Amino acid sequence: MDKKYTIKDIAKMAGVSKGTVDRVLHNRGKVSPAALDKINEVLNVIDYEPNLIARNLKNTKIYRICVLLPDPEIDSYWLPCINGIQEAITEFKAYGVVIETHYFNPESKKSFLSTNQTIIKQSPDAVLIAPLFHKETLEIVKQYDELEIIVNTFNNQIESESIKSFVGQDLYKSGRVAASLMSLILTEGQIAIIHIDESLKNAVHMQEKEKGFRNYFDEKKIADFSLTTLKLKHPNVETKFSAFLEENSNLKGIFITTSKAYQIAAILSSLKDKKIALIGYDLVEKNVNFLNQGLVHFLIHQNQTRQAYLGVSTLAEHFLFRKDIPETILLPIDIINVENASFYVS
Amino acid sequence: MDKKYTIKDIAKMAGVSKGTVDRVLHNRGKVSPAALDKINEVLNVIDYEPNLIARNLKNTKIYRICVLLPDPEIDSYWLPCINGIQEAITEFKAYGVVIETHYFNPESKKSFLSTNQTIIKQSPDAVLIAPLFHKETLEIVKQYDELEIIVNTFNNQIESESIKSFVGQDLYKSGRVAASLMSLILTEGQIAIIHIDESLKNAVHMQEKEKGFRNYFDEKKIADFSLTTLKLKHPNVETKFSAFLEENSNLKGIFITTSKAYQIAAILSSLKDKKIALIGYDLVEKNVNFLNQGLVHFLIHQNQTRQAYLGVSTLAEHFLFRKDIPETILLPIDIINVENASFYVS
DNA sequence: TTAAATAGTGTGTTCGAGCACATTTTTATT
DNA sequence: AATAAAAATGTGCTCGAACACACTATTTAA
Repeated sequence: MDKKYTIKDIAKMAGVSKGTVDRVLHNRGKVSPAALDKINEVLNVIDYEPNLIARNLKNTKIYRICVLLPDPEIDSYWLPCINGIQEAITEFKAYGVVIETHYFNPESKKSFLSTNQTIIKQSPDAVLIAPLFHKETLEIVKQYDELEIIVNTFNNQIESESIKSFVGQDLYKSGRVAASLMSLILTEGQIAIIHIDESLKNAVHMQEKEKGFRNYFDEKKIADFSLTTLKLKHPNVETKFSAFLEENSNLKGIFITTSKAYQIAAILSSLKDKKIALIGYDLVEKNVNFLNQGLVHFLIHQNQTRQAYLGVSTLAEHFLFRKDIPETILLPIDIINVENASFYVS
Repeated sequence: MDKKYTIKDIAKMAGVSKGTVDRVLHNRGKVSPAALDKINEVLNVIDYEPNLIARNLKNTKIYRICVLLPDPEIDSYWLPCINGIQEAITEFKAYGVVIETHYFNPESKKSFLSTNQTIIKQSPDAVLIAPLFHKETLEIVKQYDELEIIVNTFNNQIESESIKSFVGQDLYKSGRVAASLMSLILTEGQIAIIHIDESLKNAVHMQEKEKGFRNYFDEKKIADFSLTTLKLKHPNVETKFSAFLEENSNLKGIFITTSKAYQIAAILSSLKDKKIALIGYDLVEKNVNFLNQGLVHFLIHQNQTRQAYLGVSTLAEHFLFRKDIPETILLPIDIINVENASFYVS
């Protein structure tokens, strides 16, 4: 019933040689109608699926996949990606898939462009990139397209005909999730939406989250809340935020659209009397620490590990097993609090 | 650097034949100290990893894995497992792994035992079972052990030396997660912990969740809450619960320890004025409907699909790639509300 | 000293798909 | 009818690990 049929089996059943069966299976032509009929008849009865192991054994071609992401030493947000990539390396090594990771400086468009040139020199079969810069990405994607190199993206979504796939999260909806949690903690008062980033590369990213967050409160028509947006940048996060705090004594909640919630939590921890609800992103160590201390109430898990893994593995499986590359893979928006955090940190 | 070495490569480098290399790699003896030294020298320099594809191609052995779980037609809780198992079937079919699913009647210990006998007759290499009945499980596990059939379990944890692995959730902690969410929705009042089940097979299951739930409130020392436990069983869920509602007018929240939250939600939906917080388990369709209607506030996702998939895949990978079977795999306790539910329902 | 036993080594085959190439059969052309 | 051309079909090798088996060299027992 579930017997595994081989080409040889089919050949015997149809009374032809395996070469003829092979030609039929691959539409290589040079087959008489009589033989074609006989073989098709057999194929209709049995359920033939080629043995992928044997197929890949013969295949001596080495598939090259390059991954391009910001240097995790500059922005630790990207650190988990390494694990996801490593996982894929281990899994597909045996099949002759070589995966190379390249880093660029997230502060520098030039670095992004030049690293892409380095990758092109490697002439990979596919690339997976974190497209931080919109215009520059479109530029280099065109180059990859001309060289027939498949381009996948993750984390940041960019629209382009030449991009085969995107792995990431629905940021708008994740903003809504944050808002739904915030409205559970608070009943009224002022809520600040804070964008903290070393540089402002992630503008679109953060705005989508803000839109979703605001939309939730708009929709619910809860007039008891007032929402304020605040942008903070590296050297003067503390001074600016402290000033903001003093000016807004009715502040009850903060939604931080990046993984830097710990910076705000650190400042709040020194103010004993303040009870402010904090919701942020990502299970970076410092965030989890503040979660355990009770200063951060919820974190939304963006699961970069899995983003990177899926980005690479869909490519590898495309080459090896001829699987389709899904256009978009949206990862679930995991809600993390102090009680379930330990199950998500790998 | 990342070159893939074959046995032939090693043989050439060490100046011996591939047969000798093979004997060294598998400790099959019959190798002179001189040859051993030469080969070990080469092995220390290069990083040899056998090609798993080639290894499994030769291996014509068919591995049999039987999965035993309650009939999803009797209890739809188990329905998602089928998808997880199907996924594993597809993935490992090419490697000669045959996976068979067997159902038993969750109401009947006799059915559990007899289905196990049917499985034993198939003489599988391993089984994955949902051990609903404690005593009976220990009994049949002993039989499997004598026949050298590997036993894995999922969903329900049972302690036994002969059980190699468990895939599931930390139920105690999931109770705590539920409590943490409940204490966010409510500030005071009475909370009911309701155990609903067709039969009372899952006693331990439900109790663990209750313990965690209660422990959270005990720990937080919030005196404003009072917790009551209620057990409901099939024919008279509605009547009993209605009576309970009338007697307890201060009821503010309900924690349902099984996947039957929709039964309570349905009753509550007819009572317009009541505003009761509802937290339950599992993304069964009816639960998600009430989540979308706003009658259920949170669901905890037990991810049976993945439980079943992992239970089988660890076994398959053990046979095929000689991977270790992890003793316990605890799946994350996913928190679901109306905003992120769509990403979890497959 | 010779036969038998054992240690050590190498060769050859298998798994299934895929493809190059050799061989046979059919059709077209003069 | 003879020959060339084209079409159809079959054979045989490859990939890498695994293992059976054959073979040589050395040791042991009679």
